[in-house]
Amino acid sequence: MADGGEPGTVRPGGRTARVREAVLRAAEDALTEQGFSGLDLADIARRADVGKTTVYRRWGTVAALVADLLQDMAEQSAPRTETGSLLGDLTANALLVQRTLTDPRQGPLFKALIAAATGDARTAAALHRFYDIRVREWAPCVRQAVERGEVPQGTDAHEVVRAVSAPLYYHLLISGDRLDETTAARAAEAAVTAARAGVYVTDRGTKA
Amino acid sequence: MADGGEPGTVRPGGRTARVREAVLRAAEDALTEQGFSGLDLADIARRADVGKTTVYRRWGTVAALVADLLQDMAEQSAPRTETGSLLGDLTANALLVQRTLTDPRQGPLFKALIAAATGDARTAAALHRFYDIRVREWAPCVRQAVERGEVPQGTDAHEVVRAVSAPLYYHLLISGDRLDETTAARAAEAAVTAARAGVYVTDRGTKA
DNA sequence: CTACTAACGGAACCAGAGACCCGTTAATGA
DNA sequence: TCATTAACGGGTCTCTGGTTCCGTTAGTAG
Repeated sequence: MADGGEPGTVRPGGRTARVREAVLRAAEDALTEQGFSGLDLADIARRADVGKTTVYRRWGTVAALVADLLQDMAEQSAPRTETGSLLGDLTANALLVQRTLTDPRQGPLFKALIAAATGDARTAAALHRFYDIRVREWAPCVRQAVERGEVPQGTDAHEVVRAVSAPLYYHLLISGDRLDETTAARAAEAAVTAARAGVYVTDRGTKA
Repeated sequence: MADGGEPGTVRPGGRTARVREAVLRAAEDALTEQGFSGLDLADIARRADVGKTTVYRRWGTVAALVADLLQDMAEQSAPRTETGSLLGDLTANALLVQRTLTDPRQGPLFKALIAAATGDARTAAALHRFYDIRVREWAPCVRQAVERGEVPQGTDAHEVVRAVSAPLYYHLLISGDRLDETTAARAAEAAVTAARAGVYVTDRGTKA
């Protein structure tokens, strides 16, 4: 009677870790195949070859499980490519996102993750953290562009990176339009053009 | 045995219409309050003061009901404002979207609608139609800008309008960042800047 | 290696979403 | 207005997520 924590915190080794891994992978599969709704923990337990009691005890709700999955995904990062120009870097980023979202597995998975986040604050927080990490990884290319003089001082690097992704997610979730390389290239180009023009400079009010 | 259609198609008058109206409003409320998951048809029936059998018979699934709601929403259109400049028009549009998405009722509703669309093809189609209509309503301001010579010939008006909304939805659904007037103004400015530079010209390949 | 107990897992249990039946109400056309 | 029957709605049944109980397995400290 001296633990006080969640299950899995006192003996996180061997079996517990193995179970977590299996369940998260199963959750990923289930989300990919059935989407966020039409997802039940018993099914995930079956896929993971794990007692459903365990899943209910450790995570309790679908939302909590998805949040845990997002944290897990956030930990594995993909390195960015460097091309030497802002347009090159951001186009590489846009293509990476475009390829991810049109991937027959990843696309549905991300849709499901975003859907899950709309309904639960903890899941939303996990999603925001995930994207914050990804944005952080790519922000340096904007800062380098500032140093090179490609874009004005005071440009909000994070906002520029987000501006590249935004149209791609808009296509995926909202307009349903085709999401191809052209769209990706255009997104990068638009962000660079706007950034060069100083649209993403933060403290423009204090300048004049 | 000569109808062959869905219930509500042969006698769409009086009661049937009243029921549909009540159920759609109840669905809107339920979606706003509980989000897409945690939504059951019995609850909606109770809110609408309608037998739950009716809801199950007419719509069957939550997805179908949401799709119908989207069609209903698509029918009522909001007129756009005209300011005389592309930046002015698109800023007005951005502010309209921003106000809608941050509204304590509309914001959660739209989140729920988008979440619902991720899991069902028919709902997704209804969502796409809804946004297609809205985009169509605002596209003329871009075409006027083309005529005025503000932006180059061949600019894809729809894509420009979408480019204004995209960052706002990205903030709402994905990054979770604050969605204020500054963000809206910046979105419009970025779209205009990119459009002026010819980023949204469609057939750039055939030019040179 | 052994003791301790955290964590797992099978099985029985419970509640509520969704399906069905059939009588009632009211839209529609003559 | 009246006859026809589309559409509604209360009540009941079913089936499946989700919870609880308790015995079993296996991390961890010594």
